[in-house]
Amino acid sequence: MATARPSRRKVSNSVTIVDVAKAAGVSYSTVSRVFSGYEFVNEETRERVVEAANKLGYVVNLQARSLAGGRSNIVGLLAPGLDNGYITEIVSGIDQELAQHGLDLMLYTTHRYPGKEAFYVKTIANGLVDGLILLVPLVTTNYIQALPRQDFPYVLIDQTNSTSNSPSVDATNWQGAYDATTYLIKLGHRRIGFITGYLELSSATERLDGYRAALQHHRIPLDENLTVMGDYLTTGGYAGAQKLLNLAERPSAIFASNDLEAIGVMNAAHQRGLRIPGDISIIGFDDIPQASLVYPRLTTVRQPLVQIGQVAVRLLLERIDTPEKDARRVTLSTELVIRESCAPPAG
Amino acid sequence: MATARPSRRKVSNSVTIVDVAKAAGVSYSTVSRVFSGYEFVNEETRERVVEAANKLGYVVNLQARSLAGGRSNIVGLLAPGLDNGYITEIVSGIDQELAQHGLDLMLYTTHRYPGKEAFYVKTIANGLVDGLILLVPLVTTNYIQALPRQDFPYVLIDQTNSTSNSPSVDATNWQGAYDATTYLIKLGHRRIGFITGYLELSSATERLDGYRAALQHHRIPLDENLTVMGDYLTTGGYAGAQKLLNLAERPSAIFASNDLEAIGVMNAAHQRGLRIPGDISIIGFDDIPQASLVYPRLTTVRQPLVQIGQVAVRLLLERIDTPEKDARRVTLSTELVIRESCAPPAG
DNA sequence: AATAATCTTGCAAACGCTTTCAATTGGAGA
DNA sequence: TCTCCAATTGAAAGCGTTTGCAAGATTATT
Repeated sequence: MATARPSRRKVSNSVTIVDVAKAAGVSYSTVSRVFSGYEFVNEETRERVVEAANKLGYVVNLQARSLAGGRSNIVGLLAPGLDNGYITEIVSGIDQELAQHGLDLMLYTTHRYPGKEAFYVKTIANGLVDGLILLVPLVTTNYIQALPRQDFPYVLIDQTNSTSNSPSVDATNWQGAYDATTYLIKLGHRRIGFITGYLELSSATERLDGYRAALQHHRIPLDENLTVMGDYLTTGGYAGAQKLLNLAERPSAIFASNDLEAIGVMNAAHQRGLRIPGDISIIGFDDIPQASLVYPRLTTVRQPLVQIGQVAVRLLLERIDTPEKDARRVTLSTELVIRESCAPPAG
Repeated sequence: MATARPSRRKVSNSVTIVDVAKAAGVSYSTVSRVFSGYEFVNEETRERVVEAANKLGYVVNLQARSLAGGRSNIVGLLAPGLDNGYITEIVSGIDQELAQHGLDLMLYTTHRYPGKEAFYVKTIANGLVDGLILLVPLVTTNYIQALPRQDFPYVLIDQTNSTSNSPSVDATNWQGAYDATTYLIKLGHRRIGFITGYLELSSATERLDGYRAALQHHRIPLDENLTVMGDYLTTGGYAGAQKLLNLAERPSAIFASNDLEAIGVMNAAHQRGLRIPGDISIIGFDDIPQASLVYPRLTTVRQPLVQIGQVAVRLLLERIDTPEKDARRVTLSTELVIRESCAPPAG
């Protein structure tokens, strides 16, 4: 799209249905029917065609098929990047489910076309892909408005656009945060620091709300100093931890809005010579693969990431196959995974 | 491909060059020329066409373009999976470079079609993609033989197929391992454990050779017990570390063939209450993002992963644009990154 | 002023496949 | 034996572009 590159005419030595038809002594329509799985083809004819095709090494041209048939069997995925276990786990779920249905994956990282997202979405949605999965889209409406048709199939992951009724998948962020906070409280913690996620995302605000609700429910007064801004990144977690640990009366536990942040918190703690969980308890969110690889292994709120990806694909297929049905929103349950980064407070 | 899904005729309310042509009062060839960047179009005409296109919301149909023009501007990437910082870093480099050239990325994880890789490669290489990048392909020949044409453009990453002269990119594995080992020796270590990578891969054998060469060069006798099998995975590193640490005379340093393994080693060490690097030094290979997030930060041999991806794309474009030129093989330099996981031996 | 060279533009033929429509064939039912 | 229906196949019309060829328009040359 951007930089047009020279385009030579294809040196097309590839064998087409016409060649196969000739070799099998049938019309090319028949060959097409054989390979597109049409049922009313004489068994004998079919065999003859398949044999001829094998001999010639025929392989279907997907481009042509989709141009003619109106369906590419390719799904587009718009993701912010691949630099994050959270994302790659979901992508892996998407990938699995797609393979299951014989669909292919076209990957687009949204940082590629800053400012031109809309144009980009328009282009790929125009024939190239049958549907779009938007993974944690920051500027949802940008994308959605760019869709070529009102009813172009798409599904949102982990971004609830409250204004629209888009099909979407997410997890119980509020409940997860509530559970994590309650767990710390039950361990005896009273001063619990919280590092927010990137608050433009609904998941981040929901987790914050869950944290607050748990405190309130257990009649622990909310200390504003104990909530610091984060961005869902390790660096943000590190910075947030510094602030919290510099507090005169520092927290005995820190709840980071995701595991990446939690790892940043661990780094900060290690650096100060604080023992985890002896001196400070740390809990994360997501349960990315890394969470069980750090030392000590991170206690966290597990999101069923792979499953989220799978469900997204299923929802998308629903949209593609039965556009008339209402969009569904699926919210999967989170689960507290207790490992070794939390303990009762020292005092 | 696998499970054929129902295919309804496209509800094509999309606007085509014909519509634009009509609105602008020119032939559709002219519209095509305007959008395909043909230079000899009257400026005035061009403006009229662009205006009409904007008004109608025209967007090119990439499928049709590539069917007619013989080029899709899509590159296929075959990767084992996305569950590894090593891979995602390279993919990120590929992605960047692709975007630079206006190319799109189609992602295929090879575990999707066990046993049917050949058929699969045939299909996507038949019109859908202009070239293929094979990322750490285990069964290289399977893929290469499946290519529809002898000269179908492809490039190998980090797998040197010595028998063929394929275009490929890799890093100085031998030298990197030599450097790492030498570094440990210079620190005073004499008993240095080594955990191999997955030995089917050339990178793994090269690293093993580099390790041995360094020992030999410094006249340290090779103790076979100090070399254990690994698989480039964290679990393998953990298991390997157990074996090494159970040795009667255990090593004072462990060189893991990649960072994932090194993290496994760290876990094993932590679990035994060994201090890193006080009680044991650990060094890895790759410098994946995680390497600087673990505690203590991992000393490792850096591969320019992002750059490897970028170079791969450039090599691929060379193949596509000038197939007559000889295939190149590029080997990028590794670099020792000293962080905090190594120190002189205790005694 | 006449001729040649250069721009511009339109026409029509692909690209490889799907799908509608109609025709043919071979019984089954009457 | 005649009619009707289902199974099977072929012909042809696209799907939305690109591009070679040729003709008309312009401008440069002599």
